[in-house]
Amino acid sequence: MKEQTHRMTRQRRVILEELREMDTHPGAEEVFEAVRRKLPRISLGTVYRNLEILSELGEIQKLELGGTLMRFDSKTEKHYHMRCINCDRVDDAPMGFMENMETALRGATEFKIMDHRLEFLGLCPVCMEKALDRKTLEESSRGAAAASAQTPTKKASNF
Amino acid sequence: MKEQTHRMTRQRRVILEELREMDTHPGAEEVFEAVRRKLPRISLGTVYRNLEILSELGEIQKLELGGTLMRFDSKTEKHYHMRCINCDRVDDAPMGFMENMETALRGATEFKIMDHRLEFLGLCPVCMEKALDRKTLEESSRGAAAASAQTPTKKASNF
DNA sequence: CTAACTGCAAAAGCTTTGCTTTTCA
DNA sequence: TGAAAAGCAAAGCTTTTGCAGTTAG
Repeated sequence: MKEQTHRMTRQRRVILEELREMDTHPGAEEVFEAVRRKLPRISLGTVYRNLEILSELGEIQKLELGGTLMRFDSKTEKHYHMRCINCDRVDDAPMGFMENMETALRGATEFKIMDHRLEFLGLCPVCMEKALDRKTLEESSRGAAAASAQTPTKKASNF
Repeated sequence: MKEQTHRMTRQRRVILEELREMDTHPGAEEVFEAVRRKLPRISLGTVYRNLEILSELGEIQKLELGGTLMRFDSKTEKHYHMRCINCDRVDDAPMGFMENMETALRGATEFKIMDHRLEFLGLCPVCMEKALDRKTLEESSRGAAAASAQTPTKKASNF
């Protein structure tokens, strides 16, 4: 097992710099777009490779949140996130990391628990605003009716 | 907004039945393989469409865990999971759902929080066993050395 | 100098979709 | 009988990979 050595290429440096200016928890494509403004010839593959290496080095964090995308965070401390179910915006959750969360499982499972992830889901302020507008509109034009929906509860099914 | 009506086709019924017999939190492909034994002519697209519909109906749950795969669960109550970082096995976490988790954010964010997901990461019993065997072997043949690794902490970097 | 890295393009893995035919109610 | 669903195959989206040329140290 040989010690892996890494070089600080222009690409790697700019990727790190750009990511540190973003607080949006961007996916690779979004990082690519940002970096491309500085290094027009960079390729998406390079961005992926570097994000991977930087996260192995602990310089950034790879976030496995819900949704279809891998996201990246220049903030390296463990913390939780809130994701908008409508627009996919991700913010940090204003809540401390719970170091003792895993102790609840100690003795209750044969798994060796080493980490945990907590993600809150809901509507961001912008989407909530829109939702309210729509609802108000519906209610004033027509009686209640379709105002509910969206409950994650079991719908009436015909079988 | 017209009320959506669904039919109970042979395919949909067998998908639901098979999923109810699995406790492995399978992905679509795995459900497909199981159902195929009963209905050899079913297509993967049909499995995807039905898993989607069944989860909209609340008959099953779609699980957005880490990893690259969408997983499905016939258990419809909210609960948490533990995932093996080595083999990707997923078990239910032996721990009750914390209804009050979201209250910690009340007043602290402008998001309207509606749900949350908690996932534990670690080694399943099988992979832990293997890891121990390997470690023992290494330590007896060669001195410590590469025994550590794996810490999610920042590695020494050369820049 | 040379191992690490880049750009490019092709491929891979999972999921969705368009279209024609079949089937449930 | 007609709306919903199936089968099949193509496309879509994100991520990974092979390779030939480039570069940091």
